[in-house]
Amino acid sequence: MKSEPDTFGINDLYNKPDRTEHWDGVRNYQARNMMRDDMKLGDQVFFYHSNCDVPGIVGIMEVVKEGYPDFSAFDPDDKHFDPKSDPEHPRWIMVDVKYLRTLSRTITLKELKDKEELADFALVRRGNRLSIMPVGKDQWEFILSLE
DNA sequence: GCCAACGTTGGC
DNA sequence: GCCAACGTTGGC
Repeated sequence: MKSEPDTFGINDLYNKPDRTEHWDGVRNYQARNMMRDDMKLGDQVFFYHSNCDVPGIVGIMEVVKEGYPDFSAFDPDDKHFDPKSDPEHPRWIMVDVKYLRTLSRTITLKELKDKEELADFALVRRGNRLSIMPVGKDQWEFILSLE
């Protein structure tokens, strides 16, 4: 899962009560579908810092609540308000994630791009702007072996 | 249903 | 700040 550290970085998650936060504001159907269908309780997730000096994977979190309506879409004052979504027919979904740990160093996008083993990893494929993307088991283990 | 215009993302 | 790569919107 990507987030801009200027907006919400891994330290912000760490400082939340219970080190837990709902991942609201995702307004992309592919990403929504992953939160709705694929992300299960206990699944581990990489925290990726985007749009910053050193983009890369900085930590690990865990899904502690499976997909449920993103209520930020219901609030006209919210930046992510969507008039087409309402509590009866919620259009957008979020999950809750909990901080597990910060990596001993940032595994940078640059080095991820250089690895033959990650040629199929969605993050390093050209033009991919999805804010949430799947990580295969082998990819997960390989990435962690770089730490 | 097509497609041009426009907005957003995010690396650089 | 630039710009490539998309996703969305809306006219037709």
